[in-house]
Amino acid sequence: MTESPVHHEPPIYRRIADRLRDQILSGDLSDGDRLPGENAIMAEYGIARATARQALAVLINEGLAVPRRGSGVYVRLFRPIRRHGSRRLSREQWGQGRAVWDSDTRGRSYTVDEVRIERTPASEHVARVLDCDQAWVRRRRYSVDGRPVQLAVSYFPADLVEGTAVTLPDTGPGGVYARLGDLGYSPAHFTEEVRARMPQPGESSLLGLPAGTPVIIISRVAYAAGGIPIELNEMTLDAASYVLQYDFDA
Amino acid sequence: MTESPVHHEPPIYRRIADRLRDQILSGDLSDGDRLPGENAIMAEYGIARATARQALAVLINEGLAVPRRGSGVYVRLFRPIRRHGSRRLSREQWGQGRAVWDSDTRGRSYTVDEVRIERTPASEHVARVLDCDQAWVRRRRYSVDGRPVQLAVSYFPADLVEGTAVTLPDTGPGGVYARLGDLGYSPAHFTEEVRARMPQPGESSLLGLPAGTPVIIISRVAYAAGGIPIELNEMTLDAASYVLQYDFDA
DNA sequence: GAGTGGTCTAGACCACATT
DNA sequence: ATGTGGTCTAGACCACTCA
Repeated sequence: MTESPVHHEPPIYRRIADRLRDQILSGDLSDGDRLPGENAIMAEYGIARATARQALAVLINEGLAVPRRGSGVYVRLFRPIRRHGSRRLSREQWGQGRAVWDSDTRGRSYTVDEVRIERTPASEHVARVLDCDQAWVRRRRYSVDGRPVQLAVSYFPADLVEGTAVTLPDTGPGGVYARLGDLGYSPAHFTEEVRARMPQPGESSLLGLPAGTPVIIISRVAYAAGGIPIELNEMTLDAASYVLQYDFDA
Repeated sequence: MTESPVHHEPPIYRRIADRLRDQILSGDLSDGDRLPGENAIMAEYGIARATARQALAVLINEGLAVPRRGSGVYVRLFRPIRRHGSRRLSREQWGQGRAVWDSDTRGRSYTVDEVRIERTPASEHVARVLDCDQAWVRRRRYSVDGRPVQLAVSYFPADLVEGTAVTLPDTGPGGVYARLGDLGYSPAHFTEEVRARMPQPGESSLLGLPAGTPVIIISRVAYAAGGIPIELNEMTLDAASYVLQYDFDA
């Protein structure tokens, strides 16, 4: 028996996807350009519908292309927000009555909606981090230039913030950190945990994410002097809309 | 004409995927368990092959499941490495002859391979960051418990490191940062930019990533005293294998 | 050898967008 | 009205895994 050294070429749909990807990455096809449609690909390569679709699905799942029903498949566009991990939370920010978010958006317009505030029993995870049984929870969604980019959920120890503006939709100048300062619990230290994964359906729809877009999960704990935890903030960011920046010394 | 208020139920493949996702997220199916195969799904729902595949593709592209040829589709397992953004780069680390990586792995075994070192003309981006025309480039791949988890490429100004151990495979105790210290350019400050996106094919194969796994891109610049840039390090991490941690004060 | 996932064909009907 | 992507059927052959 002769062993033929099979070359194992990649399947057709991969080769088509590779070819289109090259055109995108080389700038041959650029932001917003229309890719060849399913019919065009079928004709050009003489293949079946499903195979052409498969090729396009590769690029869509890589986040390089976005399908528009009844119109075509288009090269995706990016313009991330730069989020400064430390500067944005410096004392000067909220000390001067400015919202933390002003630091990120740098002139671009942003809105907050889907705000929900409630008092609930702390989940196991929240109870462990904040060392409390009951928590006030603030949920909201941030949009920049009309596009949703972040979901955020903040937890506060209920005993600490009960009856303060932290439990109200409008937290006043400087936001919740200024209010916590009023209570004698100014944030002194933060830890952020950063993860990335594919979104779950609820996250996808709230953020309006096309397929192939991961989310960045930031879990931040704020501590007052003495290491007292005062806030747990779980953020879900559209990864295509963000660059996180951290500065630190050796 | 009567407008019937169509309810728009999600398509079958979505409903199947949703059902399986629930079982995974609820722990009903847990790490490493086998999902129902294509044939089982076809039979259970009375649908065609392609539709059953489509349902499984959803979970695979969400990073929740991993297909194994000839065997089945399995629930994916996680156990991330915790990477401390600041502690790991403290002066004590490399000052004591310990590699930065020892801080991350905490006892787990790790290996480095695919090492390539060369001197090249600096790309536009590298030239802008490091302010130089020629750069020494160190590429390598890190694996933990036998699985590749990170690709890294470091750039150094060629004039600065020419003829030092920075250009050799073995950089000696304390690694490149200790060597830069020997030259009078100890790292004093770092900035890290963090992004997340879907991997490109080369990254996928070098990291052995299953579909549905994003990568985290960390772009770090090290500065010596006086703000002199001495290293640009571009890292590509398997997002499923990492949690990044950053600590900072208000 | 039986079962599994990977690739592919050749049709079909639908909702939607654009012209 | 035409073309687009979205969903689905009913087959087929292959490479691979596992018992």
